[in-house]
Amino acid sequence: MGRIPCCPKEIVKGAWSTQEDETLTKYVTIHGEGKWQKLALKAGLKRCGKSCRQRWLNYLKPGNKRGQISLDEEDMIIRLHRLLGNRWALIAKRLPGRTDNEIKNYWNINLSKKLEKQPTLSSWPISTSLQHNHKCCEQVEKTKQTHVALETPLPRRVKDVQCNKTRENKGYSSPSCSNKREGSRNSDDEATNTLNNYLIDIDQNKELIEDDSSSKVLEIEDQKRVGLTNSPTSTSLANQYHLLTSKFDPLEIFLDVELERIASFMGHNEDIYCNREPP
DNA sequence: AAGATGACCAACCGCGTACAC
DNA sequence: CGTGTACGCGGTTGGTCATCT
Repeated sequence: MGRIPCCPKEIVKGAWSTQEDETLTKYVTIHGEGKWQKLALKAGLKRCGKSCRQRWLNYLKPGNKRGQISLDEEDMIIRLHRLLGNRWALIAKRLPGRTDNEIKNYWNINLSKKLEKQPTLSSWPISTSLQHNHKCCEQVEKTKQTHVALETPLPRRVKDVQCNKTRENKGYSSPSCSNKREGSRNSDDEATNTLNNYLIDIDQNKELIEDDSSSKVLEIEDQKRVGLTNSPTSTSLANQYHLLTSKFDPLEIFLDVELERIASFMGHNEDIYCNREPP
């Protein structure tokens, strides 16, 4: 049994006409986002559902900024890219009104070249706490001298993790996390999973742990274990537990930690959470 | 003036994951 | 639990416009 083609037979490709834009906008405004394939059919658009979704998200959706990326935004992109690598969607979440596609294009066209010419353009300390780890010191030093691409993590995807309602545990709530696909993790025993278990889950794809540049989540865990409660990172760690909702990307957690640290470093609390709820 | 080249950006494509049945 | 479908993401392509030769 073959897969049902995702697109209508007479599919239109290429640039969208204003007529199509209007049709899509009207339809989404009335019926909402989602069910893109049905949407394309019902709206009478001879477009692939994917194409409709992309057009809406990248171009038509109200709130999209478009236009020149400001210096602040550029700086934010550089910092976030150093933290996350090519996780464009994640980066875009931190820049309200900007889409992953826009940021990706901007990076590929402008920033990658810019940074190639000026390796030290962004001298922001990626993770000062990393320097506690002597292994990482060399890496950090190298970082200051080399192209950013050399030290950014490889593009990676981390499975969404199911996190049950946090449960009280010695003063802070420890998330009981489980991969959604693994139903066995719903047992009571599993409910006592700590961040450690959760990290192991993450590492199922050999991610984060093997890569020094992505080891900040482990670092969080280490600090938690040794009780370094004074550092911004570890204090914010407790806060992170409260951030945990039913579904999240683990990288988002450590990103929140990093952003909080950055704010702390700057000595003020800018709108680093953008359109997100602060921890 | 015309072709070549480069920059920019929107859109396409394939893959991995979530989810419904 | 297995399978098929929908969705989201990131890499890549291709069209358009500007600049260069």
